[in-house]
Amino acid sequence: MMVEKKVRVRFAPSPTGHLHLGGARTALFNWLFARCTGGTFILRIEDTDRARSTPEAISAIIDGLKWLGLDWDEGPVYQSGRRERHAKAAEELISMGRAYRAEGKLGPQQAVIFRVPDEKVAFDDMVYGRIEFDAGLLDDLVLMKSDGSPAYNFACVIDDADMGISHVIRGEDHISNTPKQLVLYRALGLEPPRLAHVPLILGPDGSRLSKRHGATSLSQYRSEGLLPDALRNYLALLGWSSGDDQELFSKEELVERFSIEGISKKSAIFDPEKLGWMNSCYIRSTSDEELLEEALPFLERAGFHGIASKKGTLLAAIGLIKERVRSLVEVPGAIDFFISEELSFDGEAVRKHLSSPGSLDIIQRLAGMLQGLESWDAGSIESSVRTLASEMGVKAAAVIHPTRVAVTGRKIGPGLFDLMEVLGREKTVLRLKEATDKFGEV
RNA sequence: GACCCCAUCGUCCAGAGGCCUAGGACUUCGGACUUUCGAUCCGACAACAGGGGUUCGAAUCCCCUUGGGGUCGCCA
Repeated sequence: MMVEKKVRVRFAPSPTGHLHLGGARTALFNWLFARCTGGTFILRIEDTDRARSTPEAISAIIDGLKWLGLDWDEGPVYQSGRRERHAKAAEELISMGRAYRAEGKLGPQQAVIFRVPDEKVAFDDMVYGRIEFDAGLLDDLVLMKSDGSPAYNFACVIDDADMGISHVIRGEDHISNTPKQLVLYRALGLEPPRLAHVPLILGPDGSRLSKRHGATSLSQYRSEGLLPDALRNYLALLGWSSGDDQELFSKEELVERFSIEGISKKSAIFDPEKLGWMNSCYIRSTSDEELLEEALPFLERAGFHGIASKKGTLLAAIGLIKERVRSLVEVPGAIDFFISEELSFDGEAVRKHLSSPGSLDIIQRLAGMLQGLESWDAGSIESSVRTLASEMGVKAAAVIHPTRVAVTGRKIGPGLFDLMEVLGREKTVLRLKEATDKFGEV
């Protein structure tokens, strides 16, 4: 094998908005490539457009990367801090006769424009293969704008070269920028990095993913209750494949299995449905402790405060509901009856299971039995229920359904006996009695 | 319009000339299990854009057509 240059890659977003899915995936691929080659991953903030760059956007990028678990080894490097370097490089090109000054359109200064040579440029893209362009078709290129800031293609070339970037992994929308950058590398006598363009992420209608397709920012997915592991996994699979049928990859497995050869050339349509499924897989396989940790902000947002003292109940409750929620936002609604004092009843559930004198009689009797139960565990509770059913000559379901509604307020939820065990004898019996009173006299 | 890229089930991927009567996953629809929901397990529906080549043989290679996407900013 050839001795390759040490891998140095970078993620270079412009802080002009939120960190969107496409950017996150580009970051992920760069990070994976660095990690699987023992290379260096650098974060560079392309904030040359001072008017549109915001501190909020910068922290959104940083928070987003951290949340996804993508740590960087160098940076953040702020492009705005390298202005002198850019200006100097532009001067050099002028003195070489490769660039000229022109009347400014933005500010009082003169812009520096690169005289694009009439030549052919070609490169071997690691994803798309050989791509050729006729640079003669290109217009002259702005290097320095008349407000004194460097133009994107120029700053990008100078910075990548200065930072010793070995591989540029970026979105396919940059393919058409590549010839512009290549002629600059050539004019500066620099060797360009290896290039790998990754296919775009499209919305359901096949056009580039954008706001009108709904949630596109990382922070939105975070607040919608996605686990970072799930989103990372899903994003990795959008445009990359390990080659076999495996779909669930831990971060470590991803690093182990990742390769640029596995990146597809075809742009991929983002499917929230599958993301949701994947999230449910991760929720199920996360430990109760960790899941509670992740769900805490959602519980607080839903109005559950001061619940730290109920940790034991919460953990047990989480364990019971985690296989029936797809996202963290569903957690509060799924466990509220465990922790709130006041039960809210689903009208239809009551109508269906608690409106007959028979069912009220049943739960009243059950309350009595449960009160005297020697051991409070799911198994004992179940035998009580089944015993009561056979004594009364009814099906177990005739006891179970009214009981569930009396105890939880609704007709769906975790297994009744488990749920009652977690809820505790006191609350369970109380709720059975309360329901008898509440719905008994109408 | 010019330039560039892409093209397998509705969607994400597998398939790198014979293993393909095209495989997996999501979704949908059946069924099983079950106290409900869910989970799980079984099963079903569903694709090589079209046309020419090359070859004994093509989803895989080449060309054309069609379709889709991207870029054409002193935005990045």
